[in-house]
Amino acid sequence: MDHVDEIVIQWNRERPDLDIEPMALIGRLKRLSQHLSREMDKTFATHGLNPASFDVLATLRRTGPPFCLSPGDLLATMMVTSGTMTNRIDQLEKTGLVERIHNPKDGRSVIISLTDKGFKTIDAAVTAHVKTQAKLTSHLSKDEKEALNLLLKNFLGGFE
Amino acid sequence: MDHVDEIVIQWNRERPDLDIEPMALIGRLKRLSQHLSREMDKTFATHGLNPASFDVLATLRRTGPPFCLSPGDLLATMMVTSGTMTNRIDQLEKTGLVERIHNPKDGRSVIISLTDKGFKTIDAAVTAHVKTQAKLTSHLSKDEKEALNLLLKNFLGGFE
DNA sequence: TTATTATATCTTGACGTCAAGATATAATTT
DNA sequence: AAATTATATCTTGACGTCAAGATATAATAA
Repeated sequence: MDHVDEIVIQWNRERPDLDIEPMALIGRLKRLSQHLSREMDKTFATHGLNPASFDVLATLRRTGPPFCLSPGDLLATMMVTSGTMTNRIDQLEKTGLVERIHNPKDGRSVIISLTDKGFKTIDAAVTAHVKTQAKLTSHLSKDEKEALNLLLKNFLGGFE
Repeated sequence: MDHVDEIVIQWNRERPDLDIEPMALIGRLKRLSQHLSREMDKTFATHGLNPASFDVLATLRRTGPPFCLSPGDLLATMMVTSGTMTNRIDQLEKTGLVERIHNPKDGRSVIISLTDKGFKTIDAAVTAHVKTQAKLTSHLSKDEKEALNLLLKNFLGGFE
């Protein structure tokens, strides 16, 4: 009997014409996502990052040498708008974690490059992040994790 | 081979010391949550609402007659701060969907009450919302939905 | 060449949220 | 009764995001 169960009971009483099973499923998914994000954000904060900056740095880092991507490339992997991307890069450039390198062959395009400081920061942050995520999923057994992952992958497949 | 699979491959190459299975699970959860929210937000918008206002109105509606709750009660069911709640109520009051009724017995407290207009709006919106959610979960079989719901409930139980 | 269309990035203004603390009232203690 | 603590709500300022469109450059068509 959790928070979502109570919502289901209320809706069934007030609007018995509605099938709110999907709402229960999606409600749990959303609420869980929020809990997980808040815990993970704390880890980012201890490394001077927020989820936005962590995302950009991690994307550059996992790309491998030379740790460069265009804003467009970064956009393609994140669910944000171009304006948001510009803002994220601005912040990271201000704090010296990435550099904008202008392409002399194409005046429109720019390359975002991880600085040494950025590399060290994200490497430490991701190590801690992985540890946090392990803890957050430790309630689940190995089988449960596998089953959940498969179901989510299937579900997600309908959108991407 | 989805978006998250590629991230896993990249991290395994760059940081083979890390176990990124939890990251894959949480990553899919978060991304799925975003997709679902964006689709649901469209439904809210066709009724002149955003997710924030929908949440408040729906909470009041499913409570049943007389469709009243204090800001504190509303706070307890949503994962937001008191400042956010004040702002949400302000917006809804401005558009005539709820009223603030001051308690003469306790000068500190206020009751948020659904207006007729608010009731009609949320009843129409929730009907459409449930339909949207049914469509969003239609990729999954009945068994998958049940299994996923159970796993999520168990997972969520660790946080609430 | 000149005009048109496509591409890549950035700018602007509005919005919802949060953290921290302010305000006002009520309940409790001394 | 006065002082203290608790409760309920609101205020402020900053931040990240988005939608829409602006700017600048490149590629293509006439």
